[in-house]
Amino acid sequence: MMASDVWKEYESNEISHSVAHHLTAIHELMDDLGYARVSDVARALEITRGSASLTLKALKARGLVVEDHNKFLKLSEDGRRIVDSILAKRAVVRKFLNEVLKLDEHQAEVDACKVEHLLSAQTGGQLLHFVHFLLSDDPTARQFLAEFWSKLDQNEEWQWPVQDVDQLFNLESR
Amino acid sequence: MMASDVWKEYESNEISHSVAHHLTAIHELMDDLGYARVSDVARALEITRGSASLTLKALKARGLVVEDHNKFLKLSEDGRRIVDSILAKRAVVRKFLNEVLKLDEHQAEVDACKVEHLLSAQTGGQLLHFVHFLLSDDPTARQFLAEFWSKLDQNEEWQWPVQDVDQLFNLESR
DNA sequence: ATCAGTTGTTTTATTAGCAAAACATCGGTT
DNA sequence: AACCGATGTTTTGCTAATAAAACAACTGAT
Repeated sequence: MMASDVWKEYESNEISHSVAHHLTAIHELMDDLGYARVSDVARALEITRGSASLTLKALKARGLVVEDHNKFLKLSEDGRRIVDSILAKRAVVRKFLNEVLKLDEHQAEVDACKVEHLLSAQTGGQLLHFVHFLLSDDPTARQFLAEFWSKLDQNEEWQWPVQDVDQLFNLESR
Repeated sequence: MMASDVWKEYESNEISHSVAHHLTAIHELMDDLGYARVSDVARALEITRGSASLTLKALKARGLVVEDHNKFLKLSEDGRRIVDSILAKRAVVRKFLNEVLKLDEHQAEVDACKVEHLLSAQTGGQLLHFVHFLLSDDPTARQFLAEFWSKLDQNEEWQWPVQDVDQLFNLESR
């Protein structure tokens, strides 16, 4: 069975990686500086002003960014909601990778950044439930994590990529 | 603190989504048909032969795909290793989303497909450890999952995106 | 008032990834 | 031999996202 019908949904993502970071840059600049202009976004993303100008023009046209009477940028209601969902997913994924899977902070940050805009709202929500419970005070969760981490220390023998994950899981097919 | 230094690593990914699926298509075609030509890849991915031809030419140049004396394609040793790591990550993510987070199979498939080529080997490995233990016979894992799922049923009240994930987790900063 | 620096935009070019169309080749039928 | 269908490649064009460079406009200092 070919995954032909699935793999193209990647591009159909309305929020690209680039757009996600233009929007979150505006959000963070508003927090840090109190304002966000084209140049500030360009500096934050380390791209040229010209590139930022073009992308932000498109975002204004899409109604995700609004422009002040004096060229000051702001997120629209829609833009704000998108940024919220992206930052929420990023935070959850980062926390899971770093605090549960014990990946170093940089790795967690990088992988969370790559993935944040791709996860569906459902996936983000379920992952939030999961991580929240997993890191809660619940004794079962505590015990589970403790056991997992102790196993992690012993399990340095696995190599990656594993030759046959399906067999490891007793998966029936792919 | 801007994530300026991190977000650009996205493009620096040596394996793009498109390349990942060209390679895995060859792998699956070899399994299913016993061979893989340009047209077969194009059909599997539902793109034109011309597009597949160009992409595969680049992959031959990169040494990930080799061509038979009669235009039959095969994965090189490098290509094979890349496909293995991608399929392993896809399988683990899909299993986690579907069997742990209880997302429906289609959603799990789509999200796994979007993410598979972006996860680092470290992340993939740790996630494999985690899911393997989580779905094992270990009584602590069993009990943890049972409790999580029972909470899931009660917890239909959460809305997504959550307004303030950081507060939910008592995160200190971002 | 001029000059320098910052800002925003536009134009030109590049790359990845696709489609569409033209073209060439090969294999089997008739 | 002529034709047809499948195959592979190339060319042209498109979109998104970038850089680079030219340009215009505003700001502040002298």
